[in-house]
Amino acid sequence: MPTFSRGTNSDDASFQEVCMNVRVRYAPSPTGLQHIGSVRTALFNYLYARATGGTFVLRIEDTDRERFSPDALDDIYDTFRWLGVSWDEGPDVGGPYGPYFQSQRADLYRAHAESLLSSGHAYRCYCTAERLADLREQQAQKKGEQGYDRRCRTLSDDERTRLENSGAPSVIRFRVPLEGSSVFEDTILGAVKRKNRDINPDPVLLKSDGFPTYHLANVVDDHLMEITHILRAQEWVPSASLHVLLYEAFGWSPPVFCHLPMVMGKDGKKLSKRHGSTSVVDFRTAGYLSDAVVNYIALLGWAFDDKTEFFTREELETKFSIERLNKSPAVFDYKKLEWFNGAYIRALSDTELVDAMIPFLEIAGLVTNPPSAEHREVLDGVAPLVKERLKLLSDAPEALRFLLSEIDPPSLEDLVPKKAGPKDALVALQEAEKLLDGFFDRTDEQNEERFREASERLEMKLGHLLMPVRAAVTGSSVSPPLFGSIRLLGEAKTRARISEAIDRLKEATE
RNA sequence: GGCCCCUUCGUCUAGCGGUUAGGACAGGAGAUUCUCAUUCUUCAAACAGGGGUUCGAUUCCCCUAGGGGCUACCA
Repeated sequence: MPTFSRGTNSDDASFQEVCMNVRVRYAPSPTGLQHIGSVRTALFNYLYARATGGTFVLRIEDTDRERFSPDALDDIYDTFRWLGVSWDEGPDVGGPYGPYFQSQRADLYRAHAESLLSSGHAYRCYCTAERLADLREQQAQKKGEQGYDRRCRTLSDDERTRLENSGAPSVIRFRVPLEGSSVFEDTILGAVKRKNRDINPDPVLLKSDGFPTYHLANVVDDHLMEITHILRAQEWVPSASLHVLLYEAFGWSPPVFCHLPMVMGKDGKKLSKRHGSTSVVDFRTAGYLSDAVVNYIALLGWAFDDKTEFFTREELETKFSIERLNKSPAVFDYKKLEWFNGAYIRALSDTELVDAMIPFLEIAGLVTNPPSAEHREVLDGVAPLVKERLKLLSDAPEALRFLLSEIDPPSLEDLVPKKAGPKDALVALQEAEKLLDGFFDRTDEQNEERFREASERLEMKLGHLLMPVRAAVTGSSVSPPLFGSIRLLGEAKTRARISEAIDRLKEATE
């Protein structure tokens, strides 16, 4: 019979409240890519630890050996490195409560499960997967009682030894009390009460492969790791009652529960792939800044006051509090995230923006990484011009293509302004050719003045004079400011593109 | 089906008995502007319904409705 020492921390509630050192954890299971919803849970745990001067623990819940994936583990590290969220204890950094991989703690869970066996709080179950499947099927048709029928709960000693001797594989199930109810006080939800007979009937604690289920592992680890607050999504509320019973059975006092509102999709259902991107890498490759993502998801279920919406990571780390957490679910608004991202891009310095854009330009095949000196100069010059035009970093290739590679000839539609004819466009381009003389010796303001004068002289709107030039030079009717763009493109390319456009217009008008 | 949780503009939210119910995103209109953006101004938009408690309910309680979650040898 193992002894379960728990370090120095007393179980005295008042003692805990007065000088409790906050210890929180994020416990992902490496079975897939980090989901934006779970990451918000992680962030809240992290922020709570920082705000209280507590400790943030990363624990890998890899007890499902069938779904485990090493890629998913890498994704956990990558995701939080990108987000700038770090942990004080975890598999990679170590700590006094390790190991932090649950798969390396199997003996611990087994010992604890067995202690429950001998204290009568648990029992061995020999039901086969087939029987359980049949049972489920029958129950689905009758739509009455759900879950395990507790057959092995009342096995006689004879039957038990017979099954044991036959070598039949078994699991250990928790003996949920049939009577009474369990209550826990949730920081966000208040008192949550549940009759014991409504709790999942005798859930499996230890699987037949010797690994624990979530219920056992998380209770044992949270206790052994001296976790003081459990911040997790509200989908866990139903099983929290079970966990409370487990703590009782072990003779431990449970941590403070704090069930966070869920993150939903537009249709009000749990956020999933059909709503759009949900894994954090998706947001990263879609061109979001990690600061924007962190800022936005921090506001999903939490608000500091009635007006502040921009928070640096440092501000979040001091201002976050459980008291200001919301209880109702939040819909993930991609539009608002995009707005945040645009705002964060605008707040970048020119060189920061260039550095942020380079990977996206590289993927598009427009620059090397690092870029050539020539490209770097162009990028530095164009940064201030595109900064307020980008919502996503992935918009950069399209916006900058005309500066970094050859362009497809613009369509006649783009070349000829609305409410104008091809002849007008031709006139505009020919005029522009003339105005290009000395262009690079003048400032943008001076050039603009010259174009203005020309448009008056030609009795043409300035826009009608500039649009054909814009289309000819950038290949699009949408571009950064024209004069700055021409300056960055250089005289030779600008002239070549304009004269090419003139030729095409001439063909079209003949 | 059973159990649990939730309910302020379309969305994120402020509000913690007495407010013209505030802000932001999105949307509409306008101004600025070489396109697109940015920026600015402005408009529209909410307390789910019904009972209580109270001098007074968005706020406290109950019911109803609606929504969501859970109901695995997954977490």
